[in-house]
Amino acid sequence: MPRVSESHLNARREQILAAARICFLRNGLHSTSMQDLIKEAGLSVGAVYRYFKSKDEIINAISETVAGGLVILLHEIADDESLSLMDALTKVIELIDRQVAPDGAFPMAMQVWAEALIDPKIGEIVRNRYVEMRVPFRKLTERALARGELKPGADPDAVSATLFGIIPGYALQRQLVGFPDKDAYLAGLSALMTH
Amino acid sequence: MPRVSESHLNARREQILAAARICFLRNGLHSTSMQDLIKEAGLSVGAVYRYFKSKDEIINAISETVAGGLVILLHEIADDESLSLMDALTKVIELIDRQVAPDGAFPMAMQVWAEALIDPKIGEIVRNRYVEMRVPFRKLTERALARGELKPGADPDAVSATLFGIIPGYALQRQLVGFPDKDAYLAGLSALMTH
DNA sequence: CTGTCAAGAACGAGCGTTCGTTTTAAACTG
DNA sequence: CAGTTTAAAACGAACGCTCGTTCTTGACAG
Repeated sequence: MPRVSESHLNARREQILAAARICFLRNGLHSTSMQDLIKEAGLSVGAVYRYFKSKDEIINAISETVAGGLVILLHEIADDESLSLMDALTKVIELIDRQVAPDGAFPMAMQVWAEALIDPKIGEIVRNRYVEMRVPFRKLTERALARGELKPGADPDAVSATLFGIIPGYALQRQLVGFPDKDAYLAGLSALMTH
Repeated sequence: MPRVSESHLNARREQILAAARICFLRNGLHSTSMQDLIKEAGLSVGAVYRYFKSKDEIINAISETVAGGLVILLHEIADDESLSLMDALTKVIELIDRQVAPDGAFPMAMQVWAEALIDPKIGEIVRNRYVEMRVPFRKLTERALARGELKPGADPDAVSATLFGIIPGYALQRQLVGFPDKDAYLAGLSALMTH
């Protein structure tokens, strides 16, 4: 199929990335062979190598996109001024809970994090994503401070970092051991914050 | 060296595991070849395969031991009744901070976690370790409740799970992006808990 | 025709592991 | 306490296989 439309090219690219995600979740980044991935995509070797010039490039592309949707959703929560701090955190936990599933972002994210410690390029991608993700928590913190929902004079940077920690704090436990569920975690959080 | 002492055998085993840890931290679990690991240990192929019958067995052995030291140290903190809840949490964060370094347990733990999602055997090891690690947090929670340092009537399971979340909440940020440092995180934690 | 895209056979490198051989220190012997 | 035996421990060449990638070939829309 020569001189094909641009949307076709993008679709092919996405088809390869979708297959890669499936394989990476099933077998991990490095135990997935190009042949696995190619078979999953239903394409030929040559086709895949037309769109990505190496396996590393595929891993990079996936690392770039793994947290993209999450950032947007976090902003939506942070921008809803009708929510109290605790209500917003509840929505955050509910959001994270949805990511802790084979079709959520979290299992893939864990693969990427492990890789980030090994491959500096992935490390930088992860750092950049983190910076983006902290913004909504900063917003949340500032509003809570202004409303007197937090101890007056508290350092917004420190508090938002600690609030951000709720994400890995909950998700890692939930993903790796199944416990606690979101209601228990929220109950614990509420107990800590309201004494 | 035939009919060699048991301590010699253990030393050899540990020598191999130490080399494996170095390699796994440098290149990851699956990008480390047996030959890398064997070279790092300064042994021959045959020697290594006398002590471990496969690469998987080495990865399993390392997964088993990655959190061992940490559990003991957490218990020491939890057993010190002279500490207030916040003081104990401060010591926990200081402990975790020491694990976020090439010679600490955390970078290896992250590799193991990623593997836990792929390999059910590793998954079970991680789950078992988690159960052990939650015990000191449960102790901490119960004492804090008895002392009135927490909201009366709060569910101890829920609170201890949330407190446990401090570990990944802090460590993951610190490991992957460098920020926040322990003082900032503790300041944020304190601000959340003392309003 | 022409230029783009897809196909898949082929390639060298490196993988995890096996196994026949050599080395070595403890155990046995007188 | 020396000489000999013995079997555990260590060695490393070799194996079959799979890896990521390249490249030649053919198909087809413009």
